[in-house]
Amino acid sequence: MRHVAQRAGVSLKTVSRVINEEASVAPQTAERVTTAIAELGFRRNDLARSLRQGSTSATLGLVIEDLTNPFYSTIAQAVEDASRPRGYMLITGSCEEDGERERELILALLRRRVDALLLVPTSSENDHTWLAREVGDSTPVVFIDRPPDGMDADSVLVDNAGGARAAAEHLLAQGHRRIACVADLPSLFTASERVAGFRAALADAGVPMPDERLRVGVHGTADAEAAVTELLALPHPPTAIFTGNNRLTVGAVRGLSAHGGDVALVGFDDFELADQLARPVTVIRHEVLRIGAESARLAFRRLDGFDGPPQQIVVPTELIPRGSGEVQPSS
Amino acid sequence: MRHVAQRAGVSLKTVSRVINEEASVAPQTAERVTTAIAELGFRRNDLARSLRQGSTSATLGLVIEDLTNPFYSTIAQAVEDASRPRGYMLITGSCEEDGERERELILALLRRRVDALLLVPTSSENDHTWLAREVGDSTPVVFIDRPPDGMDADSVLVDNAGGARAAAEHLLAQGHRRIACVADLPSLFTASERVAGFRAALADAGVPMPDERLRVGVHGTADAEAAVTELLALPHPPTAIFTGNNRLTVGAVRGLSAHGGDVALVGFDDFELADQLARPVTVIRHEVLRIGAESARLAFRRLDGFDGPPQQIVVPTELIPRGSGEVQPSS
DNA sequence: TTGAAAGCGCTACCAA
DNA sequence: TTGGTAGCGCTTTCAA
Repeated sequence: MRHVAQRAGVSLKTVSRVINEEASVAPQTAERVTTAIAELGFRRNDLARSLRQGSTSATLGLVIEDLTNPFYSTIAQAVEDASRPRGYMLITGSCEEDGERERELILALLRRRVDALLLVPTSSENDHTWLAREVGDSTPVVFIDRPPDGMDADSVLVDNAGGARAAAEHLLAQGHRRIACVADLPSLFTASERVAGFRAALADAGVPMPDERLRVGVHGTADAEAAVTELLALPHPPTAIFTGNNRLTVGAVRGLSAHGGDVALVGFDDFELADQLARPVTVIRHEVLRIGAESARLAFRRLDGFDGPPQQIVVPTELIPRGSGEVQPSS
Repeated sequence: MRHVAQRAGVSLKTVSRVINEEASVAPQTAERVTTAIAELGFRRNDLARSLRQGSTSATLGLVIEDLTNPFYSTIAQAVEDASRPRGYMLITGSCEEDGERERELILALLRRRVDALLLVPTSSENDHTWLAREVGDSTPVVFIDRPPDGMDADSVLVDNAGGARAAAEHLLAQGHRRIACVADLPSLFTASERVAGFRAALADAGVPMPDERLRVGVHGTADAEAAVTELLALPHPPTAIFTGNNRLTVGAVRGLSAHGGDVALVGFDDFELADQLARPVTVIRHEVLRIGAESARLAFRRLDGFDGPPQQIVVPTELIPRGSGEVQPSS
């Protein structure tokens, strides 16, 4: 910038004014500066700009589990879409369910002075009291998919219990009475909420849910496939299965297709090609893009100065019948 | 940091030394500084650090088409995985096939002084002469999935022609002679390469490929579904179809499943659940994670000082038979 | 309309 | 082992 000023024969400040399109620069002067910029291939250093301007770096930090899971990459896309029109960029980090890594990622983002932090907290370490201490109220934090624990913050959740209840009621309505539930680690908020909603619906209908049909702590597709296989081998196998998330549903699809029977299946989370499988899968759908969009909205609202109490947004769910959930009980 | 120095009763420089774990600080002094840091909740400002240190911001910039496409999000994940151990973070931007947006994203990343730029160039504007001017040889650039045009740079490509040729030869081996090809916009490097490889294989076998069976410029799943539907309505419909990428394959699956016939299908790119569809899909697979990993490797090699000529890495492909590609011609 | 000087938070360099 | 000073590239403040 100094070079530009020299070449244009003006002061640093004038160059700054031209770059930032401030008013009150004589057209002639501006012209000279613009020419010098072009000739020198000058490009503003946004790092220095951020430093001088104080807090804002026009950057959002997003911490998720894993970009290869469509659920998270869709959220990332939605947050980015909301950031672009405001001139913000997005730094993304995956912590892959490792609490320590999450912590390091967050600290790295804060050191880079991101303006806000969007966070899918790891299941392993829910307590974010330390984060509250770290950020004080200087950096807005939004919790995604799981509620804040140990601190006050905005959050965007899915209607986990409601969706799971809808799944249960749907299967009950088909006449199923031996219904199994395959869910992720109980430490995972979404998993426990969904199990709770599911069980509540069965209880309301007076339908028992013995332990042998409740498989919690199942993690990943391979594990889910194994769990389903075991369920089918029970003396009184379930006539219907509910799976608690998209990964588990994929595993169940594999397990059921290997088995060849006609066990009903309803899965939480929609996924591409669910309707094109050998047995199209009935799912509990929710708008993932909206989760990301709402998260970004909450963050920007804080950046715009809003200082009200933390808000919690709950994204609704919807049951999409595709066949696998409409199978009648066979025995 | 000044406050920390005051509280610990030492100089700025000493605090800096402690933070950066430089040697030559008396344990006692370090202790006092550490305590002060903890008490004040001090956190280093990496923006200022980067500014002072000159070029490096410990950040990589990644520009892709669209995070919701598993192909790109997998690349992003791989690049991030390679960055973490070196302490680099990743800023990702999606340009969604818009050349102008790509340009703006790249400029924004350069203004933030990313250390290297990893880029899936848009199909619409291949010429990156302007980029060569912008970066000079200060910022390494790696082109992903499509070769550099208008500048010298490292690149990581897939063996497009070879994979497409393998698909064609596989279908020919099943006895197919009326084979259709559904491909993306010809301006897309990968699309034209795959079409070329496919046609070359048919030509080598003396099998004709009339225009009516060559559908280029097909973009997205809906468009692909329509194209397949039209192909099936031809007076002499194809007995086999090759689709040029994962999106087109998904569309073709829908088109074929609505049709109900037994037309063979081979798709370029593997995708989850391809083996669980009503008709498991034979695909040309390649290691997407490796594409991202190699890209990061090339970038870091430049950052480590390597100054040799641009390198081009070609990731191999492999045909995975799953059923849809092994259907015999029906007529 | 333009410029000079100070300073954002940090590290490099040299001196003690 | 420790400290002082200068300066990264920009913007802010105030003065001309």
